[in-house]
Amino acid sequence: MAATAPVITLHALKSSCSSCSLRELCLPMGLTSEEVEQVDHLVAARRRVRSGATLYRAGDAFGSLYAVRSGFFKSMVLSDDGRDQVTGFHMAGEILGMDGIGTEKHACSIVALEDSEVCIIPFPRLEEISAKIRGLQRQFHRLMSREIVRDQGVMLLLGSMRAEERVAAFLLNLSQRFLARGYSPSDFNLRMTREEIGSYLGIKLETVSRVFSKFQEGRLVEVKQKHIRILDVVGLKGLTGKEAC
Amino acid sequence: MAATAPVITLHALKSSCSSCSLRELCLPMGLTSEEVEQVDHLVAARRRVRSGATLYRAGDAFGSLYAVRSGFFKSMVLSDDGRDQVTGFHMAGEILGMDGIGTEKHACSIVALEDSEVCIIPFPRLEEISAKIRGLQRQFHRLMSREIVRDQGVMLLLGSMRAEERVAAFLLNLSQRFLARGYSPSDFNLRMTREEIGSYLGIKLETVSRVFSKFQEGRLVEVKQKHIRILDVVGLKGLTGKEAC
DNA sequence: CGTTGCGTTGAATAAGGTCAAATAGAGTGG
DNA sequence: CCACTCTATTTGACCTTATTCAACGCAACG
Repeated sequence: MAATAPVITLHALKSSCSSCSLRELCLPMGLTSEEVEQVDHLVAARRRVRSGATLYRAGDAFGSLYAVRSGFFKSMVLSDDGRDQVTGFHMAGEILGMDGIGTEKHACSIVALEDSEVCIIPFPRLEEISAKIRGLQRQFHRLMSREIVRDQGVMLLLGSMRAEERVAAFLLNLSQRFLARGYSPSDFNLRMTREEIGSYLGIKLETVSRVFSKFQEGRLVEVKQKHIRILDVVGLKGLTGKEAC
Repeated sequence: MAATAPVITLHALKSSCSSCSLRELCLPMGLTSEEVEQVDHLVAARRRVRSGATLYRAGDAFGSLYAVRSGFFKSMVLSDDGRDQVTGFHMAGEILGMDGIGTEKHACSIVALEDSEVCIIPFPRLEEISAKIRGLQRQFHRLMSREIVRDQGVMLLLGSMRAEERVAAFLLNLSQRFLARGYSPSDFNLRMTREEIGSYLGIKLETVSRVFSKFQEGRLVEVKQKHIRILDVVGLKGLTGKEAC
């Protein structure tokens, strides 16, 4: 296992939070430029993760958080009997690893779905510095809280929506996240397989495929393998709930 | 709405974290007695919440966390179209309100399922003090992280288990939490209705009822309305996954 | 140009949902 | 204390949805 192989020190690369286009989505969000400079020192190194490789595995010792610099990840939890469940998809600017803080061991596994890069944030140093920089402390707490809220949203989806609603909600969520990162919200490539989508949504891959086909018939989206073009946002939103209004 | 009516200052009641039997489950966990004393000052007041009353509602402004002193709560999120989903049940020692940190507004609602009492922890003061007391900072981060991990566990349940497995997992989870609080793990009263259980588990109340009946036939549990007696823990565990092993 | 993995589609089946009716308690007012 | 209400729960019959199993198509790749 070459799990920790490609680690690059940050300064050698002359790139930092201060100049990172993602800082508005990430940990330095809302900090003064002075403070951001301190956060720069926090981010010790970067790590490349090849498509299909694992950033960390459930059970691994926890030591750092990771900020996604580029690429795309899935997180998954394993049940005792071997079944697994995709619990999220993660893109640039998002923080990974918070599942490990509670027990010092990671509770889920993170796998890259395309060649990716993360910033390594040693957690003890984050705690140390966030105790000094009020804004950093706040932002870190905000991020953890949002993760909780996000998970509750997924619980709502898994607990009370039907297959079509789930898929519609999934596409709209992706769309919005691409938009927030400056990509087209209506035209994008899925990085994950039908099976991974199905696992995330609590349905089978065949059902995902059927729903895609149905949406295509209904001229809501255009699906060509992994490429998605959203044709009717309003129509999709209409499916996720507010049917009658 | 008398939402904030019964607030009692803590010192008047001469009860504090230092003397609280729940401190090993709660925020002061792992602190020195000196530090616990500082946390005592943090907890400004207590609030009683009658059965059926709301601690806070989705959309309410966020200002404090709440430590459950006694009683039983459910948390629920609402979808745009009015459906709701129970996202958790909460008992003594647990911290509520972390969903509000990210946006300054609560994302879910908390309702008492029996007469209950919470300690009010003003969040700005928690941030302030936790910046000074390293152990408190750590414990708070641990608690948030555990909440994330807990939610991932629920996602696994909702995404990949069948009705019987869900109910078995639910009963075992409750059992374990009662045990951790010194109550019988095999003999307890449900505080929630079948409908609330069903909402939490992503199944209908009739299904919950049928599964209970089936478990009873199989001599796994004894169900008398709200009273549960677990007869065969191993059998229940066998249902939640590791069928074949 | 066959192999391999991923995706689509169809038919049969099972799981759980829906609707409806019967029952059981808990609490209330007489 | 008893009859009465109200709500929660149980159970049955039927129906819908999604799963399962299987076959086939397609695209990338050696």
